[in-house]
Amino acid sequence: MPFTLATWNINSVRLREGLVADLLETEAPDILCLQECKSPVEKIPMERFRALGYTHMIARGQKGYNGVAILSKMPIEDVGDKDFASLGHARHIAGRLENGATIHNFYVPAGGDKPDREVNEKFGQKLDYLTEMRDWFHAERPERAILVGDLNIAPREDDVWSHKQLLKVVSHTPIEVEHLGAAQEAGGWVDVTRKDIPEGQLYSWWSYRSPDWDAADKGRRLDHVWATPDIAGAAHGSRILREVRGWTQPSDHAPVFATFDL
DNA sequence: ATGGTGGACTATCCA
Repeated sequence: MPFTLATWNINSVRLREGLVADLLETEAPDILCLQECKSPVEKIPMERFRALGYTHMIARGQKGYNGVAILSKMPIEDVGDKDFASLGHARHIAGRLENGATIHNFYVPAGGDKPDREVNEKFGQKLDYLTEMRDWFHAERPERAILVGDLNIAPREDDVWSHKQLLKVVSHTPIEVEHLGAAQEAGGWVDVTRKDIPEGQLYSWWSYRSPDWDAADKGRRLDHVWATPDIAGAAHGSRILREVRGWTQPSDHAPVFATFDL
């Protein structure tokens, strides 16, 4: 049975409860993975989503920061989380569907402003987080797995509005791209979005600080859908819903979709 | 080189 999955950094699920409901109503993905819920699990407005058919939810939360959740129309079993880099943050959760597929939902640390771990502890934590992801995928090579989330890195030149101007900007520095690539390679992960849309500029995030985000279009592709090679061939129909960035009181991220025939 | 905006939560941290 095919299912459609979406990933969206919502930047407060409580403030944007209505936008989540709008996306669920208009696009009706079978599964929606959220990041930056910024809410304890018990305060996620689950009733609204349940009424729309999303009767299953697994989540990790904390007050004010981070937080990941998976809303699903299909049963999903909570199969745990990992505290990479021992930050004590709610940045990962994994769930298993009845068809045997595992979904990893990640919110990788943003990494602060300066791309230098000597002066910016957050940048070091981001690199350490990615290194521990790599080591985990190396030790327990994932199968029949999908990895989504805000990975806070735009790896390709055509994943940013200006490769040259962003080489020293956190999210596109060579060392981050290298660390993300090592984690990807360790799991054998296929970049599903780029499998489906191999050519051209592709963004999922536009800063709040740019007043005319649409016209300026200084975006980055920070949000990703990956799959292990055994099921990557079943993926198709990837798209990024850019128009969602233009909704009233939006998140700074747009949702990314993919369909899997499993 | 700087500041620009937005969210959580009360003065500042984080993105």
